[in-house]
Amino acid sequence: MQKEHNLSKNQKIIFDLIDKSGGPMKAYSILFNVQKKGIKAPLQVYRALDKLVEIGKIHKIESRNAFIACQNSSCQISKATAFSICESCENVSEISNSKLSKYLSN
Amino acid sequence: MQKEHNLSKNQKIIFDLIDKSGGPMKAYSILFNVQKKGIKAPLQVYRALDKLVEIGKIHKIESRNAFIACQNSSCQISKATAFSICESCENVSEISNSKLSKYLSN
DNA sequence: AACGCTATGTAATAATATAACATTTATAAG
DNA sequence: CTTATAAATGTTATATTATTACATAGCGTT
Repeated sequence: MQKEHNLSKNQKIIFDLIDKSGGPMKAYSILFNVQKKGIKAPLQVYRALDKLVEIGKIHKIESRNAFIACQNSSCQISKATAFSICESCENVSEISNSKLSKYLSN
Repeated sequence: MQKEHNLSKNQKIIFDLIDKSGGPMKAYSILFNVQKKGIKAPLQVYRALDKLVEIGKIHKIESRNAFIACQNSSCQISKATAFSICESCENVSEISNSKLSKYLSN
């Protein structure tokens, strides 16, 4: 049983955008895409992103300064997430392996 | 038998600084510390850092935008390095586990 | 209503990193 | 040793990513 988080207006706009994009998105690219919806400043984006990361709806891919929707309904608790990123095509997939997660937690 | 890399002047200055510091250092903090040695611009620092990462003398900790000397003589080849970072004291240690590295490689 | 908490809006600025171009030094090949 | 080539350096400007500081609005609880 997972906790339901009611996303706020900005959080929902930004999550939907990232989720629909199907891949990692960068903060300022998100900003550009939501300006028509009234989100005008970087801080509004970063605040929503912080919250979405906190509740596990998205992950930050540190090496890319990018954010991606969580593919894995079971990792809303996990803080140990890894990605494999293709060096030529840049395709990203989330590694959802509980052993890895468990090992890293230790 | 590992390849010897003869570090250039700037690379050596910067590696020595990071190595002696005993922990992660950020690029602009490095810059500040080496200005007395004639390294004046961010780009000079980033170029040396890039090279040092490439040859495995240091690692970049993406989540911190920081660089740390490699603790582990055997990982000069590895691109799969992980760190454990204490959430309260910020102490960092490198996870040198060949199983993890191997798993991530796959 | 008064309180506490979360979210929002806005402007300014800090921190991190790269582009573009010119020059110098090291290394290897003839 | 000299020509060629790659690696490293120096410098200025600028791009990209992220936070500080302060003010306001909404929402649930007592």
